[in-house]
Amino acid sequence: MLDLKAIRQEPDRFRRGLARKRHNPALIDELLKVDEAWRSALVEVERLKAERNRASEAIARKKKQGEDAAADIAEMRAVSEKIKELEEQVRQLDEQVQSQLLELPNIPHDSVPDGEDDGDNVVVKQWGEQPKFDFTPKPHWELAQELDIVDFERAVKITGSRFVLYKGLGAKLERALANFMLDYQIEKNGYVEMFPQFIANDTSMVGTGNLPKFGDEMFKLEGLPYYLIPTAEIPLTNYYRDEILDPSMLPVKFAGYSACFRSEAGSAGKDTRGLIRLHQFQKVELVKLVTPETSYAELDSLVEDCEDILQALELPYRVVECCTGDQGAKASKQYDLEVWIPASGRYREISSCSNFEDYQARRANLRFRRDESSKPEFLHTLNGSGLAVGRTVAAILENGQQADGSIRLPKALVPYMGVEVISRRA
RNA sequence: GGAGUGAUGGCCGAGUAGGUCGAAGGCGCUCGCCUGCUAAGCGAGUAUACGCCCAUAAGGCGUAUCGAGGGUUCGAAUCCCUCUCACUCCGCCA
Repeated sequence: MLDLKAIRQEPDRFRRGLARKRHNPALIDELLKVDEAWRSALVEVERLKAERNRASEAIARKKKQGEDAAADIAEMRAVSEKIKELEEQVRQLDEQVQSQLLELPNIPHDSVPDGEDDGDNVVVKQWGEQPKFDFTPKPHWELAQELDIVDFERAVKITGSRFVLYKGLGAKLERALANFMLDYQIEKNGYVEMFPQFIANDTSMVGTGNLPKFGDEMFKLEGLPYYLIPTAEIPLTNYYRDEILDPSMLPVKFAGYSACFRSEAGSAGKDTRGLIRLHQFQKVELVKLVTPETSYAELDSLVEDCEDILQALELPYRVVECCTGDQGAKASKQYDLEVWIPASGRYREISSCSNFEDYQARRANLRFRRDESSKPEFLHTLNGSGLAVGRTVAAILENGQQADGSIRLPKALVPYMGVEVISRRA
């Protein structure tokens, strides 16, 4: 959520920010209009309440002294009526302000390149050699099916389309990757391991910015204000919701593994095959809560932490900075890590690292106090996927494939897998 | 799922025949005094949000907040209703 006071003071900055993000800048003016109505109603109702409070004290005093207060009470009855009316107005206007505020996206950092969509993203780094094959590389779903390590058809029978079931060494690979990613972040990069619940309530969803605007991207539990989490970001970011942290705790660095559930509304026909776009996938997510002055340095190190995994897995990738039009709604600045997928001949997003500045902190009321005499301040929140496991499986299969259809595993994974190669069962 | 008890400030804990209660007291913490050191003692201070005035300062004023929401009333921490959460017992289960 944006800072309403800041919007009042510098509306132009926010109009420009929205325009850069390909949102309608007039939303700012609509908001300010309602805000002004709200404030003038508030001033009036508070004035009446002050009057009532004074009168009530006077009535109490008179009664105590045995005087008659009937006239004052009659007078105040009318004032109370008026207050009740005005309060209803104030409540409605406040609700409007809040709901408009909750709908507004974050605005991009000045350094973010302007652009319409992912075509305008800027490649800031490229790592690794794209493998050369002396045969035609197969897509990962063919490799996996031939190796009998995933089952798409039966997964559809059990649930429906866009689900998959891992089997044998495929299941082990999924588990090995999660363990490897977690171990790495915990042992090498100093994250605290968290294993969260996969269901979160509506308040948590508002806290991270998934509600009210993106409810249709999630699965909701029938009859309950509960949702399947689309990412472990939800529980990890909400962990300290409504708390004031001591600076000695900062930066907070969480690494959490979870299943992620996405309705994929609006992506019909996209990536219908393979492990790229499913209703359920697993992911190790990194979340940081930091002081505002450190958040951009923390973003850089977050990106590096996620890159570590790709490098350790020997997967060629590039880092792109998302342009204003391609950023997530919540982000101020965002880098995507894209892994090389040989059969498609293109890079695919495997991680997204963002600095949200205080956008989520305001919603989730995540604060810290610099020292005892200072006011609480909002933290900055960041998160990054480290990494999406399903897409990592796809990348390992495609990049590690050999002429006979077997898969050479990255060295880092061998201790976790117990084999160096996944091959057809004899 | 059934029965019961409870929810007050950083913590503990008063406060129900409604009335100057943002809330006694204690602890903790901060500053000062005192004190060979430490401890003890003395004094002062110690919530958050929002709005208005104002130089987006200092400061002042006001409103709200005793789990949440609603109701009764001139006035509610105190009365009524709904909900949430915690604890205890029973049932059920991994």
